[in-house]
Amino acid sequence: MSRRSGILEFAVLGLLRESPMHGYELRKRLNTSLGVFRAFSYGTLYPCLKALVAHGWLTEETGGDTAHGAAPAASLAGRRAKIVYRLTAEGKAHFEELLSHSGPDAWEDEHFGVRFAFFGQTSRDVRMRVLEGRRSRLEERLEKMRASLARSRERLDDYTLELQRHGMESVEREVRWLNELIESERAGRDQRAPDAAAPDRNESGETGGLPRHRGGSRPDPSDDTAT
Amino acid sequence: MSRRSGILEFAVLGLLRESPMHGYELRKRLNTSLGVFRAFSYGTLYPCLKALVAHGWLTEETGGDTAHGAAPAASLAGRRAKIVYRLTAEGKAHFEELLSHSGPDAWEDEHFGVRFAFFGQTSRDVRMRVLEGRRSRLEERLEKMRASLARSRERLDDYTLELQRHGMESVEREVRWLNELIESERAGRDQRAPDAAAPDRNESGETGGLPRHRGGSRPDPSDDTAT
DNA sequence: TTCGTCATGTAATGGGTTACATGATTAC
DNA sequence: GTAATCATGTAACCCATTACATGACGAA
Repeated sequence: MSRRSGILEFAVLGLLRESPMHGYELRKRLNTSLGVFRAFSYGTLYPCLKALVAHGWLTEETGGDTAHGAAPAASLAGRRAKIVYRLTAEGKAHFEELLSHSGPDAWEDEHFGVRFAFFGQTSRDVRMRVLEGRRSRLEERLEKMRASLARSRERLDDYTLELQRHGMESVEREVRWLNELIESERAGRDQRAPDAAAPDRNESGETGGLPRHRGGSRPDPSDDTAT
Repeated sequence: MSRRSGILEFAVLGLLRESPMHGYELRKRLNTSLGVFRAFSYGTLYPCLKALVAHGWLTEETGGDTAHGAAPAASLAGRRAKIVYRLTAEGKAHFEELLSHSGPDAWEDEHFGVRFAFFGQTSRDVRMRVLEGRRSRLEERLEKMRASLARSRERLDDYTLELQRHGMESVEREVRWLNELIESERAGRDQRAPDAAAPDRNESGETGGLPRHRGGSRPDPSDDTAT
C-alpha cells in the first residue's frame, strides 16, 4: 500500500508500455530517457514495482528472458533470476488515465518533465492540454513573483534582487518555450492515437510538430550511472 | 541532534545576523528573501531553531519584544509569548565558516540559490569562489548531458530529445548568467568585509558589481504566504 | 583473481510537507 | 461576532537517497 511515487509510477508504466522489462534495465532506460533531468535509485524503484504489481497494473514473470536471447530457465540460481515486469490491461488503462487526467501537481517542474518525455504515446489533444496547463501555471507563478517583487523591492539588497530577477527571467523563458511547442503542435498534422506503443519514429511517422534537432552519432548501448 | 537541514540552517543564521527575530517572522523573511525560489514550512523551521539553540549558535529569549514597540512582559499568556532568537558569537563564526567553507553540495541548485541570497554578507573573494565553483559544476553537468545525448540520440524519440535539448539550453543559459556575474564582480571595486551586518544598501555603498535593475514601487510590508 | 557490471533487495537516514492542536489579538 | 493573522509547536506521512547484503558472470 505504501511506496507509490507518482512520477516514478507514471514513468515506469510508460516505459513498460513499450515492452516488458526487469528492474535493472528499467532504471537504466529511465535515466537515459529523462537524461540528467531526473534520476531514480533502486531503493525507490524496486519497492515501487512491487506496489504496482500489488495494484494489478503489472505482472511479474520470474522465469522469462527478454532481450538476451538464450538461457531459458535459470531457476532461482541463474544469475539472480531476472524478474520481468509486464504491463496489464488495467495498467495500460491506468497509464492512459494518468496521462490525460492530470492531477493538480501535473504542472510542476518534475511532473511535467516526465510527462513530456512520454508525449510520444499520447494524442495531440492531451499534449495540448498539458502544455497549456503548464503554461498557465507558469504565468500564475510569474504574476506572483512580480507582485512579491514589487512589494519587497525596497527592502531587498542587490543580490537578492538579482536572484529574483534571474528567476523570473528563467520562468519567462520557459513560457516562451511552451509557446513554441504549442505552436508546433497546432501546426503539426499527425494526430497520433494514444494506443501507439513502441512508436516507430525514425521512419516517416513524425510524432508531432516538433522542430527537428538531429545530427546523429553512433549508437552505443551503455548507461550513465556516472556518479 | 536530528533536525538540521543544511540550507535552512544556513539561511536562518544568515537572517539572524541582520537582527534577532522570532520564528514566525523568520519564516516570512525567509520566503520573501528567497522569493518563489524556495519556501520553508513551520514543521521544518521550529525544530531547526531548537536544534540551532542546542548547538549554541542561537539563544532564545522568551520575554523580549523585537519590532513591535511596547507590551513588555507578556509572560506565558500574552499572545503566545514570542520567542526571540539571537545569533551567538559561535553562531556568527559558524555562519562565516559555512559561507566560505562550502561543502560538496554547495553548488547544487538550491544550495547555491540560498547562498547567493546572502552574498551581501560576504567578501568578494568568497563570492568569486562560489560563483566559479557553481560554474565549473554546471559545465561538468553540461558535458555529461552532451555525452549522454550523443550516446542515446538514435534511440530517443523527438519529445525526449527536445526535452534534453531544452534542458541543456537552460544549463547553458545559467552558465552565461554566472559569467556575467563573475565579470561584474571582477569589475566591482567594493570589497565588503564579511562582518558587514545590516548592509546599508540604497546608499552610496554598492554591495558588489551587480548590474542595477531598479524601478521602485511603493513599499508595502505584507507577506506572501499565498497558497 | 580481481574487478566491473548484472541483478535484486532491505534498513537506516534525510529532509521535507500537511494537518492538526491551541489560543490570543486585531480588523471589519 | 467572526474571520484573519499572529504565534508556537507536534505527529503522521511522503518521497527519496545511501549504504549495505548477496551473489553470479565475464573480461582483464
